[in-house]
Parts: sequence; structure tokens; C-alpha cells
Amino acid sequence: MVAEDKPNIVVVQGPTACGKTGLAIRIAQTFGGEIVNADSVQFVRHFDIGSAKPTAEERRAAVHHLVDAVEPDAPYDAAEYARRAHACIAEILERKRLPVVSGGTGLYVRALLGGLVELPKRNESLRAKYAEILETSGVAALFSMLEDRAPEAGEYIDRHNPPRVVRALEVLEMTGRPIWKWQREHRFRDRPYRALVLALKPDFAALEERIRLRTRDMLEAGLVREVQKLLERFPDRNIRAYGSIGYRQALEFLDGKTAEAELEESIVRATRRYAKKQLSWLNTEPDVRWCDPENEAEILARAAAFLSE
RNA sequence: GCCCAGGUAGCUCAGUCGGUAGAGCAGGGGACUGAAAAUCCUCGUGUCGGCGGUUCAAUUCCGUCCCUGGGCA
Repeated sequence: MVAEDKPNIVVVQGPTACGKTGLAIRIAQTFGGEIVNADSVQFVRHFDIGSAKPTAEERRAAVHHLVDAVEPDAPYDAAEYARRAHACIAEILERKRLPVVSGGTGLYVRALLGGLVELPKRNESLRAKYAEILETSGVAALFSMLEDRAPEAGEYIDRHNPPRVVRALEVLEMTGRPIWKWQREHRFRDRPYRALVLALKPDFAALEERIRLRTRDMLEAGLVREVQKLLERFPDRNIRAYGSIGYRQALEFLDGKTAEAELEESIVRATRRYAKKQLSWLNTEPDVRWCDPENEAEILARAAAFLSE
């Protein structure tokens, strides 16, 4: 397949609250596109207020896909996301429209644009076993299980990082080969699309202000009530999305661990830290084009140029 | 006014049987291939409330003053 045969897509990335949704909508309207969400929390149903899902008005302004795409208690991950997104993009292309991927979850976008290693997906029964070891003996015990079978594990795997150690063990068990060998052969080298990757870089002080306002809006819109209702329906606290920003803090508040006066501030802090991490992730992503989210005209011009090349 | 407990990193606090101090959180930097709004790594000089005294040496002991809680009047 030569480069010219690959379908065009536009990707909008950037830190949380920087205006991705608005810009994606403008791009979709201008070039006849449909939006494909790339945000791991908006992906989940019923987590609405805290994930800043597009409003009804925004959804009218442009078609949105992969928002509310999985149930909170269903297993999902970056690979599942990528599968769904590829299918979704294929349908949009069928309709002769432009896919506009928009969202802040760096790994999801990377999985979409570069692919993940083709490996077996998470194995729940193995994981149940590992989870028990983790609980009773800690990560060190899990890591030494890994090291026993693959002595060079320390060079490639974060020994204190449970998710990494678990996946490495799981892959070793299922494929008989260390995960890093697979990864070294792959290196996100799939290139299914010809993508324009726009990374929005806002003025940080202005972003902090937007984060504060947005957090206040979320609380006023009933974030805490949303969490209470979610708990009635999904009482399992291990549900992934409960750990995400806003939800985690609201849960702590409901459990009496945080005073009401501190709730807003704790969400703002976590959000700001997250924004920084997103920026730092994008710094090492290849092929991103940085742009100023305030300069919509320039962004549209870049997209137009890309599409007519 | 008297009694008690405190005043140590931005915050909450530990500690030094006298040799100028350390955790958690916050903050900075970084990593990131099926948990990714997650997870992990890394970075700690601050008149140890002020002023005196004892001592080779005081944040640590003594005195005094100031401040904050709580109790008794």
C-alpha cells in the first residue's frame, strides 16, 4: 500500500479543557466530517458530567462516535478502543466523510495511529490469580515470578508498576515469549492512516483558569449526585472509571474523607496535574503539529492544506 | 489572670537521650504497547516562633516573651 492510498484523517489532541471538542466540531463542519472520540472516560456510559461529554448542542453540531460506547462494568482497554475506532472510521469513510478523531487519551490515539502489538488480550482468569498474589504478597512477588522466567525483565519492566508487571506475566504465560521482545519488533509501526495530528498547546495560566471554571460548573451541574446515582447502579468500587478525575474525588467526599470546601480544589489540582502529563506525553509523540487553540483560522487553514495535498 | 498542650518544608505532622532534621500530601521533572483521567520513577536548607542563658556545640536543656488551641476562673 503506498502512502497515497491511505485514507486521510484529522486528529485533535491536547490537554484537558483546552477546547478540543469545539475545534473538532469546527473542523467537522468545515470539511464534512464526523467526530470519533478518543477519550477513555467519555468512552464510558453514564459517566457524563465529570468527563465533560459533548453537550446535546455540540452533538447536534456534529455527529459524535464512541461516546457512551461501553458499559462501566464491561472490560475495555486501549486495544478494544482501537478496534472500535477502526470500525467507526471505516464507516465514516464509506460515507465519503472525514473522520476527525478528538480526545486526550494519548495511548488510545497511539494505539489507533501506530497499532498495538498483536498479542492475546487480557486474560481474566490469569489476572484473578495475579491479583491475589498482588494483594497477599505485593508487586515484588509478582515481579520475581517474572524475573524467574525471564531474568532480563528488570531492563524492560517497571518492577514496581503493577499493571506492567501483570501484563508482562500474562503475555509470557500465553505466548511463551517475553513481552519486550514482541514490543521491540513492533514499535507502533502500523500506519493505517494518513493523519494530520494537531496538538493544541494553550497558554498554561489561561488553561488553569478554564480548569477552575469547568470544575465549578461540573459541581454545580451535579457531579456528586451523578456519582451517588452511579453507585446505586454500579456498587462495585473497582470499576475503572471511578478512579478517574472528578469521580475519585467525589467518592472521597461521599465517604467523608474530604470536606466539601476542599472538593473543588482537589479536583482542580488533579486536573491540572493531568493536563501537564498530557502535554509531556505529546512532547515525545512523533509527527504532532503544535498549534494555538485560540487561532482557529490557522488550524482550519492547516487542515485544508493537508486535505488538498 | 491561672493551668495544660502546641509552635519544625506551601499544608499535616514525625524526630533530634545536645553534634543545625525527615515522612505524607502539595509542587517540579520523567516514563509510558490490552488499568492510560490509570500506574510507576525521581527531586526536600527549612532564621526547627522571638530574645537571652548554660555548653566546645542548642532546633533539642533552662529562663523569658509572643502566637494558636483547650480547660479553670
